[in-house]
Amino acid sequence: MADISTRKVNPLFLREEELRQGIELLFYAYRDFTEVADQMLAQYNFGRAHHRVIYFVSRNPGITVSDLLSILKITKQSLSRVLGQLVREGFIEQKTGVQDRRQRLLTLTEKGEALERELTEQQRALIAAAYREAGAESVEGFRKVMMGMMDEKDRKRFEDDGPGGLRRRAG
Amino acid sequence: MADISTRKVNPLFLREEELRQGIELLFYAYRDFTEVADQMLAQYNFGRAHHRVIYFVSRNPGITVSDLLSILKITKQSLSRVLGQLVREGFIEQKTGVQDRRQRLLTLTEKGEALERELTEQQRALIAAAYREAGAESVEGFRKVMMGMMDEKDRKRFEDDGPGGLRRRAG
DNA sequence: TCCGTTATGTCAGTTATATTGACACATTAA
DNA sequence: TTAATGTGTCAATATAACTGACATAACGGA
Repeated sequence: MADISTRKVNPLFLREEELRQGIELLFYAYRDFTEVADQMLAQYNFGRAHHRVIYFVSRNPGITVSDLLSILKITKQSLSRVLGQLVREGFIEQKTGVQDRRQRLLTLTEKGEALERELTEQQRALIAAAYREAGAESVEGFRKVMMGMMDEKDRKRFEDDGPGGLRRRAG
Repeated sequence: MADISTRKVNPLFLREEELRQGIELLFYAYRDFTEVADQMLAQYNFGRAHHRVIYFVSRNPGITVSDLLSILKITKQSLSRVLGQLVREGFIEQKTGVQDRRQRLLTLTEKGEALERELTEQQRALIAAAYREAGAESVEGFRKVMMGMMDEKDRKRFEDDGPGGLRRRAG
């Protein structure tokens, strides 16, 4: 009953333990979400850094190095190591920009596309199963909570799309 | 309208793009979620490894070193560096086990508890804001999707609790 | 055309977090 | 007594990130 009165005091249901549970939900879900791709990456001697580069180049074909840097929020020296490997091993292509010839526009090669599909497929399958199990309404709730957690700027990447809507812009 | 007809074709709403969006929601939300604690950790010259140790010791007072290792899934040499720092700087206490005197039971000191609260508070605040914005129904949807993504074993940590229910067991 | 800025890349050194392997010590249990 | 267990430590290595400094080519405005 102490519990009930506490709830009355806090009608926003933001009790300590519920929030803690939220932390742990995120922790475990994210851990398992990344794990499925990690196993595959290890086979190529790649890490998560490589995956992120492949993923965002896939989402934004022709992206410049500096735009990629601002998405990943790492230094160019860090990106250089990873990107260099991916280019050398034929997963990513660099083309000189047409308007601005200083730019190196990045795209996946066929080999890169194949790896990207392979990697993301694991994660898509995991999310698909979770979505299916939870139902459409829950998915909408999930979307709302996730958007509320990310910073204003990144939120805009999703807000343009209506509920369940498709992306129209680069990632 | 092309959009609407597409939906009819796939009543399970598991379209490629929706799943991809799920991947990105997770990526951005988790990135910002960890960022808030990272900033505070940096002030103590600690990293995420320290945070994890503090967190799990907090959730499992009196845990043994080997049990902690099996939660964290790292080697004892790795743990040693981090744990040693935390003990030396007075955030964690080691007590010799009573039944088995080989064991070193780990608990947070008051100083450790204070840091734990401080760290978690940032993350709780972020989740609280997201929950508040999204509403109670969305939170329930979020819970369902997250649980669907984690492996069977970890899911049980949460399933015991009813909708919006409180935790009854250690994390 | 000259010059400052931008986009990219690279060299060198450092830090944080993890690894494997080997070994030591105290305690427990067979 | 001896083997196994729980813990700790030394040493070498890997990785993914960092800062700082500098180089090159191309752009753009005065």
